[in-house]
Amino acid sequence: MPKSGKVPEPYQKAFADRRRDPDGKREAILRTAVELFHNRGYANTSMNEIAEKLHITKPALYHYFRNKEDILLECYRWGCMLIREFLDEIATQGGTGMEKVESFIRSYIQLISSDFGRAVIRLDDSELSAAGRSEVRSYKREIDRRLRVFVREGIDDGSIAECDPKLTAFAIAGAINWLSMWYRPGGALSPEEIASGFVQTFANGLRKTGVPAAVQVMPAAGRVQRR
Amino acid sequence: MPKSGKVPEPYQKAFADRRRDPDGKREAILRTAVELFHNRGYANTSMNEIAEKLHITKPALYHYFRNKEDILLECYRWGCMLIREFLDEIATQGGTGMEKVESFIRSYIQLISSDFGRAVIRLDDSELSAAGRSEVRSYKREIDRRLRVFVREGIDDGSIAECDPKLTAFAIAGAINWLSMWYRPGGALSPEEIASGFVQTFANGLRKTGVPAAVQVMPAAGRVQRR
DNA sequence: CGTTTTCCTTACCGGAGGGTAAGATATTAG
DNA sequence: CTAATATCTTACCCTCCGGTAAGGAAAACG
Repeated sequence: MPKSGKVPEPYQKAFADRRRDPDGKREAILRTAVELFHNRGYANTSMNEIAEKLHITKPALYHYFRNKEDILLECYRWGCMLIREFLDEIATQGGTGMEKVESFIRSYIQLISSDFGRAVIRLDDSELSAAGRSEVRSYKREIDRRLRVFVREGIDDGSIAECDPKLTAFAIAGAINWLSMWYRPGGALSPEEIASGFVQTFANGLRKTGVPAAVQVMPAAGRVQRR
Repeated sequence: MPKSGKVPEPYQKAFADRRRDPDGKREAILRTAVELFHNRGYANTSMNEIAEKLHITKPALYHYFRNKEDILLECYRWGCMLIREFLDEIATQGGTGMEKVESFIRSYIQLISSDFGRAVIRLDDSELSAAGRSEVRSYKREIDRRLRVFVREGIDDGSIAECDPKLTAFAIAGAINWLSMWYRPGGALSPEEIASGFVQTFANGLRKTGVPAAVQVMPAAGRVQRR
């Protein structure tokens, strides 16, 4: 379980001691930066602000990162690692496509609790250089591609109704991505509550079953879903 | 430099003639600004860029708007007007809650084709002053509130399955809001195609019907839902 | 035709931001 | 203990940005 409640953020004190700990200090910079990027936006966050929050001066930051974009990209890469981890897990866990999509929704929403996860989602590549942008886009494409694969698997194994995997993946990922815009840890809804609601919505749909739909979009009555 | 204009962007030429047309010129500024805000972000768009694209100089902009934030807020208000219009229309059209939600999805996605509509959605209030922020937030709350009302109506009239209207509205609005991040007019998918796909997904859900789910999705750690 | 009003330009200001140079101080290796 | 190295600071540069001052020229008004 990640940190919850009023934990004093220890990384703010990483520079209290001058003893050498490059990795710990790098991480402290990243955690501070990603938090500021969330609150004020990347463009509106200055290197000075990041430094002040760590009680150091701006040039010290350049001891650990080449420039501002480098900091942002490292936040991004960290978050991508988290995503790749749970994607691999889901892919190897077995089960139907529907079950994998459900796992995806839960894990992806869980990711929202992580600052670095949110950073990946919120990162607007228009802020980046050409090189950074192409890197970011390739990772985002990869995530999207893997979600589509889960949907396609579900269609093939009969657990998911016929649909356009591209659009379906957009709808699912979009709904969760947008969470990152307003979700803040410690809010009224826990990630688990949100996840359960979203799974319910996406799995079963809004329409009340038993009431015949005015226009049936589905081709034919399907076969049994595997379990 | 005169761009080889195949696409007629008439508002780029609004300042070619010095004859007085304050409204037309104001609109030209807004259309230019909102396009730049989309492509580069608000913070990364300078007043100079806006002016240059209109072949005028920066101070001329201050003849029509008080400051940069004023431009952004006017874009926002314009888009809000569009939203309120279709919300009113849906509210008075009658029909079940499910039908209203479906209309909302279609209209809201249609809005994405409008630059001003996208501006409303993408506007990050952290870029604004306290006054602007509170205005923006109040409008956004209003939109969210009205969507929830449609959902609740559907639950009450039996067209929508039991659910948490708050979470359901978040899922629907989120999926569409996220469209504004990647949708560009003239892309592979038309707004109508996207809308149909989303309606299908949200109305019927992913799960293949014909056989009831073995275990009805229960909120794992969820709170008891109202009603 | 002359006056007033609107519109837009050139020139400029104060400030902040990303980033660098050069040096001071502490830590560590030898 | 000494020298080397890592770490961090003070001082600074250049650019760009939002915004303003002041005035010139075109349009509208009478």
